[in-house]
Amino acid sequence: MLEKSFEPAAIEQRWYQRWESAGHFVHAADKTPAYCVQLPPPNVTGTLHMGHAFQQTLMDALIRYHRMRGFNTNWVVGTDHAGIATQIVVERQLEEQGNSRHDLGREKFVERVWQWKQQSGSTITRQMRRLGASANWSYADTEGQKAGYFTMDEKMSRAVVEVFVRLHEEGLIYRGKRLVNWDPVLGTAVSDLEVDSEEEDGRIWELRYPGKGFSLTVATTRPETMLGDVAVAVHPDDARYKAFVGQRVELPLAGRTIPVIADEYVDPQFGTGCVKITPAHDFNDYQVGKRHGLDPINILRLDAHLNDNAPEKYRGLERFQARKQVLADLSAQGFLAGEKPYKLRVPRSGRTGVIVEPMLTDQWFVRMEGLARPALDAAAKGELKFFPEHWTSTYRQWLENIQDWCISRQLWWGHQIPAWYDDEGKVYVARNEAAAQALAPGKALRRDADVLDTWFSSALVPFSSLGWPDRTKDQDLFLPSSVLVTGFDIIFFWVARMVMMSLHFTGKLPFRDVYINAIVRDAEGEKMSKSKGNTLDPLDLIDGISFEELVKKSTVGLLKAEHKQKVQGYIKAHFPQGIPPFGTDALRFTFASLASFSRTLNFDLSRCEGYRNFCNKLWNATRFVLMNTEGKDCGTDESLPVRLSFVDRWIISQLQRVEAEVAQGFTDYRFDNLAGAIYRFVWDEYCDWYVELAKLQLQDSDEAVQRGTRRTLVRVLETSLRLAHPVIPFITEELWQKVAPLAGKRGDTIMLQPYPKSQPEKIDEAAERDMAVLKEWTVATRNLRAEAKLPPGERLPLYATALPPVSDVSLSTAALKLLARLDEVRNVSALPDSPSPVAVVGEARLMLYKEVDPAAERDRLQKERARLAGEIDKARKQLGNASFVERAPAKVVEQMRERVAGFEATLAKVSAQLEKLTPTR
RNA sequence: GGGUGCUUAGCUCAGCGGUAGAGCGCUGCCCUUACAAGGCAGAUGUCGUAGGUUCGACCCCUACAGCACCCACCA
Repeated sequence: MLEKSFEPAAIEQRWYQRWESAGHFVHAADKTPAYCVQLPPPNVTGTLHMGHAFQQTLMDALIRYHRMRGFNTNWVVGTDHAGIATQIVVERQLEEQGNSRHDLGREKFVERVWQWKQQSGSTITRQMRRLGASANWSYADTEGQKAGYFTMDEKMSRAVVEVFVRLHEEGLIYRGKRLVNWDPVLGTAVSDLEVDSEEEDGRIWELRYPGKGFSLTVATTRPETMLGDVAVAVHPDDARYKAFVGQRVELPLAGRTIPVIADEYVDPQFGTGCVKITPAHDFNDYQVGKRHGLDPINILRLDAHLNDNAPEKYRGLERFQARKQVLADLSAQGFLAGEKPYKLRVPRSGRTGVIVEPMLTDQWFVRMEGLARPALDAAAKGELKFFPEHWTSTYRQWLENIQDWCISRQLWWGHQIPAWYDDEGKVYVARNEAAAQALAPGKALRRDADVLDTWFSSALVPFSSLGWPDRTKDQDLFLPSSVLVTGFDIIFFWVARMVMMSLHFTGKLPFRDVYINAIVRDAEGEKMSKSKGNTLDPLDLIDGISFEELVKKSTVGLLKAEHKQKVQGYIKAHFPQGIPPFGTDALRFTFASLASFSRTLNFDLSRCEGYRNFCNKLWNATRFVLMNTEGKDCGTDESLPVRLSFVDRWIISQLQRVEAEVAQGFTDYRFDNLAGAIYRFVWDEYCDWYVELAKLQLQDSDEAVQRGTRRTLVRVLETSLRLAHPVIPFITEELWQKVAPLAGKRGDTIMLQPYPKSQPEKIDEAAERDMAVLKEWTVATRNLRAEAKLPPGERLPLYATALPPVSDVSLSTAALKLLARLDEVRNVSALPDSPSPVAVVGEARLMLYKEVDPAAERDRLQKERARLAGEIDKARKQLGNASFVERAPAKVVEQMRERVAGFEATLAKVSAQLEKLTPTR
């Protein structure tokens, strides 16, 4: 016997372990068709957040759905070494101990990071298991930790080196001194994508550069860079300055003169029309300098302090101190012409938030243009499809304007670049040191100290995880994978790069479909952020958490007291009771239900609660079925007679429809639709109608009717469980184990049972029509009850001028008696002469015989008459419109006519009743 | 500057060229032998604004407004 209500905690733990240890998540060596999903590898030291939980729910639903449909499923998972992020974490730890990575040295430091990875690396994969993720943990599991691949493990690293060397051989990787985005705190280059520019309040200053007999005023937001100026540029057609082009002006403080040059880049309308040119510290100026053959003067050290190219006074000053000093000196010497507040876009490092400095350094780049073209073609030809489709344009736009990718990072944690230098600085790129040495016999080689951008290895995952560069059968089976589920924020970072790399190295797409999931926000649509306190931990939703605990964990690590206050306030307002335990299934069902094609998903706790209630409903429906079928004849013996009523045939028919809807939902990646379809079928049809009517049929004297009812109860439920399993795996497994035997089925697990398939031949329109009538009569009669405000115990006869027009009248009237709590149904030629409320259903008029207040009833009828008159009027107008009748499809016109006729018939009956109530004058 | 998305019930969102929907919330009645995490019944919308196309527009087109996001080098 089942517990009285659904208690998720116990069943979840048990079933996940059994599934995993039984090897149900493992792919088959050689079986088609294959279905493969690549998990966006989470940061190895990270923890699961709502975005992960959402994504993984969808992936797992897809995987489970296809597994049940007999696909050879392989959910390839792994974790990412997340170069910068992980290095920062460990550096912070060292900092707390008063150490820096430089104190340890590279080797010791990297060792330390590995330790940290081993220690915290399993957190996120453990959490994924709590979500029920049926991931292929043992696949590509080089490190034997049942966590899939690790982007820095031996096998994955081999692919990285191979790709690097090959791209280099093909001339697609090059090294050069370029201006790159530099994070002066981390001391590394970062790619364009890792820089976020936000508009901030700043100032703009005007500086006067004197020439012979004239002076030019330039505007700048970064006055300290003037020490590295090499020219002042004006627009070639600018009449104001034409005369000065070619002359020189004095560069204040620096004791140099610089030329006045003409360049189209200058917008004469903007500012003074004069631009200072600082090639070493500005991307535009760099181009201008190049065009005019001006050598950049770099005035900054890598830590953003001024270097020896600056006048002595400023050397060693930090960049913002230098700014102050330069401004003070310019002002004192009369060269500062103006200063105003100004809104500017400040480029900040995505990791440290520090202002990024354009810095002239030696870096490695990937030439992107040629790689991008095939990636664009694939999307244009529809071989690569985005869901929702509009993301294609985001993808396309970026690829069409792609810049070379700076892949070197001046970090210690990551794939060290496979390049060696001899004493003359000549570079040898090779698969390993010995191979490099072979290229440079007798020379002393030194390995490039840099590591690769984390996204470099991520870009290879779709094929490196399948064993590339070896030729493996898995690449035939699982490449391209079926669908990638990921967030829009990494379309550039990851999606596009995977497509390019995969096409280039394997000739195949990494995946056919890309589902871009919504961003999870809080219930009000606010971004979730630690400082607001509106983040939710998926595990807290599953297990529940007390108010005190929640406050404690949300404020830990917050330094500012005001933040703590704010967070506490938010939690008090939104989770005064903490969070109750909803269980994994409820959380998953919520995610699925909210997964429409909208761009954001506002996670609402009350929705989660609603879907927990749904789980409870399913649980109790099963309880009912078990109570009424266990140990009884459920019709598994096909030789015994079975009679199915229109009610049985109706629910079976509906089942076919919901199965088709769910299948469509999966095809379209409309998880909201499929979840909604399941919800409505289970709750609104099976529980609200079928189970209630089954109660009646189970009392039928005919053994064949009882048998048919039990069989239908059990079979439809058993099928529903399979239908819902991809979304709510735990509860369906638990219940299926109990229900399946009654339906003559057996199995270790529901997850390997065949997925329900809609059988159109079982759609029974006659039964559906009968049921529609029964529902209509029931609702109308219940309405009469509600109007009459009958106490629950009071049962009255229903007077009806006709019997329900269905194939089985006695069943229908019996059903009516049960569902609308009637004493009996009396078929009469005329309703009793009474002011009691009358309902009109089709041809019939229904009345519960009961004394009522005639005035109230008159009121009600008048309202109803007005409504009907309004509808008739509206429809009549349409029909009166000649061009509607002529041009609209005949079917639509006919429908409209029927509509009017129906309304009019009802109106007549309502009017007649009203007549009766109207006091005779 | 370029691009994308959104605007429908109190809230969060579906929706479709032909009778405006769901969940939650709300109101009333009910602890009816699966379920009060429940049952039954009910109320609620000039579908952002203005034009256009159409027999017919919430839906298609145009413009506008507001909100959100992405990309881009304006000193």
